[in-house]
Amino acid sequence: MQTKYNTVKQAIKSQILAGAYEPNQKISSENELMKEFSVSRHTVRVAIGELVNEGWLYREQGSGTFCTDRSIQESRNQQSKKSIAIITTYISDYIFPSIIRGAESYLSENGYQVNLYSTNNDIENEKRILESILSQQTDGVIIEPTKSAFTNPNINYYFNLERTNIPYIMINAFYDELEPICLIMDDEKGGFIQTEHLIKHGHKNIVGFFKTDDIQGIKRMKGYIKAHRKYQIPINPKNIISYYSEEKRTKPKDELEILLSAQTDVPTGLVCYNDELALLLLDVLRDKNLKVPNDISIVGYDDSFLAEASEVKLTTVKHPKNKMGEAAAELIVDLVQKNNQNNKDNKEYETIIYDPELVIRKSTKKISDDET
Amino acid sequence: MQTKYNTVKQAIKSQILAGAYEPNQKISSENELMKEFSVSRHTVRVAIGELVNEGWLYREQGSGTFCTDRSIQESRNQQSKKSIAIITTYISDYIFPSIIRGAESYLSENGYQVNLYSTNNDIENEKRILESILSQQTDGVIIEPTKSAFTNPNINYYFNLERTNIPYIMINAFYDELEPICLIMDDEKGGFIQTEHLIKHGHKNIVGFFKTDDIQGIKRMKGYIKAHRKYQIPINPKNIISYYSEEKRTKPKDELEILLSAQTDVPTGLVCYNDELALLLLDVLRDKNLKVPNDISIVGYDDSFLAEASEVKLTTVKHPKNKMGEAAAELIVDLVQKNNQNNKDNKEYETIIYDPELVIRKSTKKISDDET
DNA sequence: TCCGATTTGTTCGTATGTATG
DNA sequence: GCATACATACGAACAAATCGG
Repeated sequence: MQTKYNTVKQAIKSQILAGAYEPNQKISSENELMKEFSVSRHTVRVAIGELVNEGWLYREQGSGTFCTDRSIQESRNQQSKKSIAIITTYISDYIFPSIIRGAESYLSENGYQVNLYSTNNDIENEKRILESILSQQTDGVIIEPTKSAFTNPNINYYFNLERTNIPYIMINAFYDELEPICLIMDDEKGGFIQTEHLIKHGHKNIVGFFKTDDIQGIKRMKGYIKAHRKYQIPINPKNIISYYSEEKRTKPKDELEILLSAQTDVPTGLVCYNDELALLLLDVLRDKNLKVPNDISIVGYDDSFLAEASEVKLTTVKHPKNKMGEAAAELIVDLVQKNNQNNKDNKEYETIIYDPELVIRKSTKKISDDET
Repeated sequence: MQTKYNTVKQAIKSQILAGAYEPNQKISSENELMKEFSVSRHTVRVAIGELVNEGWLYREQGSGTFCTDRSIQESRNQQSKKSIAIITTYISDYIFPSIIRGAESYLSENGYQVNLYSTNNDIENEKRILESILSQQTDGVIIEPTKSAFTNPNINYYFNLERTNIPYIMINAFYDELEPICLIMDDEKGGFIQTEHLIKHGHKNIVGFFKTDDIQGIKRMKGYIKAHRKYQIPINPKNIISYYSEEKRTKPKDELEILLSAQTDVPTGLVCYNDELALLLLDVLRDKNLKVPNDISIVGYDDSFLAEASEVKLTTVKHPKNKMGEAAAELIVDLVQKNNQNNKDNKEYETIIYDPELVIRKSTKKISDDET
């Protein structure tokens, strides 16, 4: 695979998939490519030759080499079954299965096949997967964006999906630059009601834990702040703890321990990015011999089955999960069909925003007045 | 048209069309063709290259160039990406994600695509899925059998997979009639060590909960019985509770409550089909105000993250999960490649049986002697 | 219409690497 | 180990088509 011509070939293919060329645009001449890659003309020709054979390029003697226009894919939808790609950030034990379950059942009932990919929270993998989707016949894509809080270097691939007429929708989060159709929660409101619930129960010293490489975490943090503002409770900066995916097993726990060890200003309430984190923090509280909810209240997020796995059933925010998976499947099927029928009806497909709801269980309690 | 390489190309093609070569017969070497047509080797290579591209010939390094057997009009494996189907019984929040995670990462690294299907524990769905796989181009199948304890009416489809040369392997369980290659745990031993652990801690009144529509449950039950036999502890038939998937949320809990309400012979140890069930039963114990492990010991199965989610960390049996997923992926890729190369080497692919190991945590304890 | 620069197409020679039998 | 066959790579030359001036 590490032959020179293959290197050149992959590099050119990558550029095409990244949308570096318009359809029918001329690519660099053989001479330029020779210099660019420091290889002989022969090598360049072999590389281009294969790409021509695979239908990515075409050559015109005396004129140049050009990018094929893949939007006029006549031969695409033949007898082969339709397939939808689902790209997730991580195949977690957590809310992911619920979403997939909803999507899979709808899609398979409607004669679609599910292709599953995981980026493992790595932008490079996302790129690889998008390349693979673009170079195959995929009819639609449901994607959970990787590191959605940051600028995404793969945006070109998304534009290329649009150009190639492959519809895609985003779930849970979205890249700001794209303004795609997406299915999300109102995460800001979610963070707000988590915090408001505690405030209304008399808590004033509330620690918030937020994963800030995803846009969800940032929005929930915003909600946390807004709730404090609304009820005119000052925020102690030490009470906002942000962490990245890689740190999720250590940083929040460590930071909580530090806060609990303080002599003054010991927190009475915890707002967690999700239930998974809440359970981790419960371990810390147990070690410190703090009783939930008597000594300290804790609010989770997602209403996953974890919320009911522990001894103290968690107060948490409801995540649509199944419903979201199914709605995503429905939406993408609609888009694919519209696409095929060339229906230019102006039926507008719009982003669905789910309203968060608090599920009150046993992990939160009105604060007793004799608290500091 | 009268380029030299075209002349050579047409000449060779004519010979093929005239039936000068048997299928898979070797044609003249490049060197011979050079002399025959008085052209350079490069020219010969260009001519042959086009014929290979058009599917008339295929080359084998070190061996020669051969005539394609066009009778086996396999339109299957063209440039299209290879795909592996993973069929699961249910997209659960439980150990399934770990298995998929292992499999997906290996497969995608090796350029395979994952098609995900779920039978939802329904034989009819399994049939539908197998039909879909057979009618498409799928290169291999990893399947977790549905209702493996019962006779499967879809066996013909599995035989058909074999006939169509689509390799498949089974994980977690298998249909007895098929004797397929599979990746399983030694579930009988698993049930044995669960029970033995309790027996060695002095427990004599041990309740076993087993899901008996899967072969795993039946084997674990067998292990439970064997352990009793070995240590010559009589089994109270009331202490074996079997249930089906549909009943998992109610029957075991109800039965446990009945057993705990009894005046005599109150159980001191619980052997659970899996961690998920163990957590459900913990709720019952909590309601009854029984402390784990002081009043009662409980053993889970699978060593899932649930084992560490609760307040009492579960003693449980280790399930390979990730490793199993990855091994399954490796195995199926091997089989697919063997298949493609028509390698009839007698490298035997064999069933892998994982040895269960007990992970001892806090949910089990030596029984105090003053127990009835 | 022709010229010349550019670009792809065809052909040859040569060398080295790697797999097969 | 050896000869044979295909695979990759470089260099050079000329042909044929295109395009702007």
